[in-house]
Amino acid sequence: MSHAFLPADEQLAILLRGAAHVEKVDEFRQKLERSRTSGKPLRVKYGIDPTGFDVHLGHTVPLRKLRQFQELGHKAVLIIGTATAQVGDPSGRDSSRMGLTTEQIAKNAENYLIQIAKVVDVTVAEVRPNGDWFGKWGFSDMLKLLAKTTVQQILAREDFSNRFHSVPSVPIVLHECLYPLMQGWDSVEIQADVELGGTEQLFNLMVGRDLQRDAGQPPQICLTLPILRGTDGVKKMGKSIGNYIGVGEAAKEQFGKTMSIPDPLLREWFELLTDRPTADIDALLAGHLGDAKKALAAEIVTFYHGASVAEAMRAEWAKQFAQKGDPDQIDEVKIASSEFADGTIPAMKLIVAAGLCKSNGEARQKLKEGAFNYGPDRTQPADEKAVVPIENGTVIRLGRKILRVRIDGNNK
RNA sequence: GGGUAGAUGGCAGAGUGGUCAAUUGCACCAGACUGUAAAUCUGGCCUCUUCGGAGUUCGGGGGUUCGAAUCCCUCUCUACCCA
Repeated sequence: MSHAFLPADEQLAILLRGAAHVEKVDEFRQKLERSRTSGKPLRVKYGIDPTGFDVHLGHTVPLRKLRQFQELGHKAVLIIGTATAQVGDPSGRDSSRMGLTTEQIAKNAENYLIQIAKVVDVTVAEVRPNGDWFGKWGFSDMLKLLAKTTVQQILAREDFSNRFHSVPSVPIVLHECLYPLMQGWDSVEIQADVELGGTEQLFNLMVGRDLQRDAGQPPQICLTLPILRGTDGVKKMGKSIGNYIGVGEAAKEQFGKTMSIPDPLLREWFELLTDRPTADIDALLAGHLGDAKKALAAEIVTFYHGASVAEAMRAEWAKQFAQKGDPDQIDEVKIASSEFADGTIPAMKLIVAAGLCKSNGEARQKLKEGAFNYGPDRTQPADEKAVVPIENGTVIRLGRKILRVRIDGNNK
């Protein structure tokens, strides 16, 4: 790797771009200077709990920052929260989370690395599951850690105090109070110089500083980044709300979901998810917002799938929506041939069998509304009881969902 | 441990013996309009339906009643107050 570090102020300018808060800038500059003179890269920590399956664009905000550190020659240290995932991070939550089983955690952790690799160079990163140390802990070790803080300090934290003081108070399960301490202890274990996280992580990151100081280490720099809002434009992007775009998702999904975000979100997404200069963003947003959104969608797809795929997506987009055509790639759905009589099938039955609607009632309703059509001419059934001719390969559509029917002959 | 309040559809939250498949808001799904944006309007949002209805729902179980989300008993869970 490169040993020629840029001057501290130049690094600082790059690294502070887009940051929400830094604790503390002066210390940060000093650390950068010291690392430059000693030729020793900074150890930059970022932790992620393997609680679900998809790493999404929200995670990539700090991950992109981590990559910048890598590009500048510093050492990325990825903490996989195999131990903390069992506790559940109370950050930004208004209710407690449920712990996961160790099997799920192990499975998720593996999956996570693959996804993180799309943003960060994991081959040169240090990957540390925190179960490595917490797993060896005994009760007395835990007591020592617990003795380092007070109930008052924990309650000082906004998430907890809100839950504590809200009118019907929301339970704070005792083990949740442990989370910040554990995350902080990770910093001690790996001797972090810098820790990255979303703004809601500030408390946890600060605990790391305290614990490091207590352990005789120079305290880490806490660098927080803005929270990305999800495709709904309101809530924080998250796995549980379904307003996210996964880094592992297909280009088509990423492009389409980006196109469906509300306009006011555009600037935020450009700033947090692309490297575009501000002037560029201003120019784009001054123009037609539909075009700006296409540019954003293409840029996101380019990052994860490459420029050629992004171009293909743009072209496909134009074809599908501007010219009302079908996309090149259509998912197939198998329907048993036994459902058919003389190559026809009741439309309602077809819709449910294809999974376009959950129940007959819903399918009936959608038929009444004229939401369903099929074939190259987008034929609509005459009424909700109509029988439609379907061949192997016929395209059926309901709303924005498009499927190609594959008649499955192997059945009785 | 003692006391009080409460548990209703994805969420919030009405309803306190028949007119309740259950007001309303949000979320969600479609249609019109569009930029798969927003706003707006329309229809839908437990299951089945020959569109007349039918069936299964209001934390679990049992009971009272011609009839229960609503009353009684019991169990489970939650919050609050006191210890």
